[in-house]
Amino acid sequence: MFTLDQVRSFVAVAEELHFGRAAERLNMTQPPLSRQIQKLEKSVGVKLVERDNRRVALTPAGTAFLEQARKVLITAEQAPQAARRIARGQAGVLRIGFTAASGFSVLGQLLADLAETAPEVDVDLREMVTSEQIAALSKDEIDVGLARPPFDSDLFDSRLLHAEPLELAVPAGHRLTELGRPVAAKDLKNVPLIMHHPSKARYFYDLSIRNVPIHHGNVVHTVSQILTMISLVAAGRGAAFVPASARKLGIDGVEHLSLEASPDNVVELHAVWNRQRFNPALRRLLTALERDASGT
Amino acid sequence: MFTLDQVRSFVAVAEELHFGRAAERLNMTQPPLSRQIQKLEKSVGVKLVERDNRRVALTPAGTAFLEQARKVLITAEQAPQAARRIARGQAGVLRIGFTAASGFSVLGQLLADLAETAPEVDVDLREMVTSEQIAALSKDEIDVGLARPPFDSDLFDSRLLHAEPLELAVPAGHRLTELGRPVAAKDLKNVPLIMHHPSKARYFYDLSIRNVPIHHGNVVHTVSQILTMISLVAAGRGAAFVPASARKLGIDGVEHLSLEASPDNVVELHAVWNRQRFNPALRRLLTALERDASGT
DNA sequence: TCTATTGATACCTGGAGGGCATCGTGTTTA
DNA sequence: TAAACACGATGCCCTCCAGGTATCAATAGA
Repeated sequence: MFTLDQVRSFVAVAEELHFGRAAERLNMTQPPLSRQIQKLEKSVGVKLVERDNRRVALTPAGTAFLEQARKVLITAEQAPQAARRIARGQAGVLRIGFTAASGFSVLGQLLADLAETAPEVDVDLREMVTSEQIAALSKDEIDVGLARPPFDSDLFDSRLLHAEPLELAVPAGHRLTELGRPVAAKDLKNVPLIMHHPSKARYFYDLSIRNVPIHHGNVVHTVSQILTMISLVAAGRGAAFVPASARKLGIDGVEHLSLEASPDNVVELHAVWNRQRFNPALRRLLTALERDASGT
Repeated sequence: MFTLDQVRSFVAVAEELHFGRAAERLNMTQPPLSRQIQKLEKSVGVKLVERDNRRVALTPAGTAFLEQARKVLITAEQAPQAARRIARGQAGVLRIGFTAASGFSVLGQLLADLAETAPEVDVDLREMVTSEQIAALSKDEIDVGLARPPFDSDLFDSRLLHAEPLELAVPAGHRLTELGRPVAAKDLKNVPLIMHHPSKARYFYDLSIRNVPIHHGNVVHTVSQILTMISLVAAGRGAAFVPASARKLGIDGVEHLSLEASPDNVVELHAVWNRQRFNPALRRLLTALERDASGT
C-alpha cells in the first residue's frame, strides 16, 4: 500500500508536470521524488506519469488517480478537525439524563443556555430517575445527569443546579387553602396523603418525612413520579409534598401551599457526571450553568 | 501529519479496545502500536483513546475521529481502482474526432459496438476535418481520429476502417440517370461540376481528378464539405463526386450514379491515433472494430 | 500478599527515505 | 555539427524511524 507522502508527491508532480519544480515545492530534491513516484506506480499497479527526458504528462489512469488522490488528501487533512472541535467542546453530542421533576424546573433554561453558548453541541435527552441515571453514568450511556443527591463522590462529580422548598399540593378548594399561614405538621393530622415511593423516590420520601411527621394511616397512595402525584391531587385523592417548581406545571384543580419554614426543607437538583469520562461538551454545559447562576 | 499506518492502527485499537489484540490483528507487537497511537494523538493534537492498565475506551474526540479515519482508509483503498480500470481500458473518456463524411458511414456502427464492448467508456465526439484531427492528435486534444490518409507513420498509427467507391451525385431527373451503365469520363464533357476544395478537401480532390479528367471549365463551385456538395446538387447546381455512403443521407432531389470501375476509385477512412499517447480505452475501440470487421 | 494482565518504556536493529554525485538522452546553441 | 544544457533515472551513503525483545508499572483478583 502507498503512503500519504507518496500521494502528496504525486499530486505535486501532476500539478507541476516537472519533477524538479515538484521536488522544490515538497522541500526535497528530485531523486527521491522520482523514486517515490515509482513506488506509488508499483503499488497502484499502473503507470501514472508518462515521462521522458523532455516531457512529463499524466496517463489517462494518472488523470483519474489525481482526482482520487486529492480526495484522499482532503479527507486526511479534515479528519482531525472534527476531533479537535469535539475535544474543545465546541461540537459533539451531550447525552443528558433528567428526572421528570427537573423537566419543569431547570431543564428548559439549561437547554436554552447551552444552545446559545455551544450551538454545535447536539443534545440527547433521556428521562430517567436518579438511580437509573447513576447506573447510566457508570455504563457510559449518558454524559451528565440531572439528579438528586447523594452521589458517591469518588466516582461522580456534581454541581448544585437548583434548590427549592417542598410545598403541599392540595385539591382546589381544600380547607387548608383558607389557613392564611404556612402549613404545619399539626395541620395534616386528618389529611389523606399521596406519598413518594420509599425506594424508587427515596430522596423525596426521606425529605418529606424529615420535615413532616407522617401519620402513616393517612397515606392513601404511594407513587414514584411527581407528575403522577399532581394528577392524583387534581383528582381530589389527597394532598402531596411536591417541589415548589411544580407550580409551573399549572395543573387545573391543584393549589400549592407553603410549608412551615425549616432549614431542612430544601429540594436539591444537581448536575452529576462520571469523573472518569468527562465529555468536553460538558464543560460547555457547566459554563452555561455558571452564566445562568450569575445572571440570577 | 499522520501516516496511513497510524490511521489503520487507530481503527484497529478503536475496534478491539485492546492494544494486544489490535496489534495481533495488525501483525505486529504491542509496543510499537502504543507508540503509533501516541504519535497519532500528538499530530492530531487531541487525546483519542482513554487508557489505563485495565481499560481502553475512546474519548468523544476519538469516536469522531474513528468515523473520519474509516473514511480516509476507504478513499485511500478505492483510489487505485479507478486508475486501474482506466488503464485496462474498461472505463474512461475516449475523445473521437470525425469528419462529417464519416458521420454517415461508420461512426454509428462504431459507437454502437463500443457501447456494447466497453459500456463504461464515455465518448466525446468532435467533428473536424482530417487536417484538424491531425493537429488535435498532436496536441492531445483527441485520442483518435476518423480521417483520410495519408498520415505520418512515425507519429501516428492507423487502421483502415472503411473503403468505398466514389460515385456521382446528380440532380433527380438529370439526363445521366437514363444512361443505363456506369458513368464514364466522356459522359461528363458538358456537365457542370461541384468540386472539392483542392487544399481543404485535398483527399477527395486528388481522388476525383485521378479518376476522372476534369474539364475545369465545368467547375461551377468549390466546397470543402460533402454535405454542402449534396445540398448544391439537390439545388440543381450541378453534379458532384461523393462517397457511396452519401446515399444513406437520403437527400431528396439527388440521385447517385456509379462511376466506371477503376482500381484507384477507393475512398478510405482510417482510425488514426498518436503513437505516443495511447489511451487504453482506444484498445477497446480497436477490439470493437475487429469484431465489426469479422462480423461483416 | 502474591500473581496475572496490560499498557508504557528502554534499548537495539534493519530498512526506508533523503541527499549528493553522476549517468543517459534528447534539445538547444554556437 | 559539435558542445552545452536540461531533466529524469540510478548508485551510493547516511540518518532516522518503525518494529522487535525485554522489562517496568499499575491494577485487579485470588
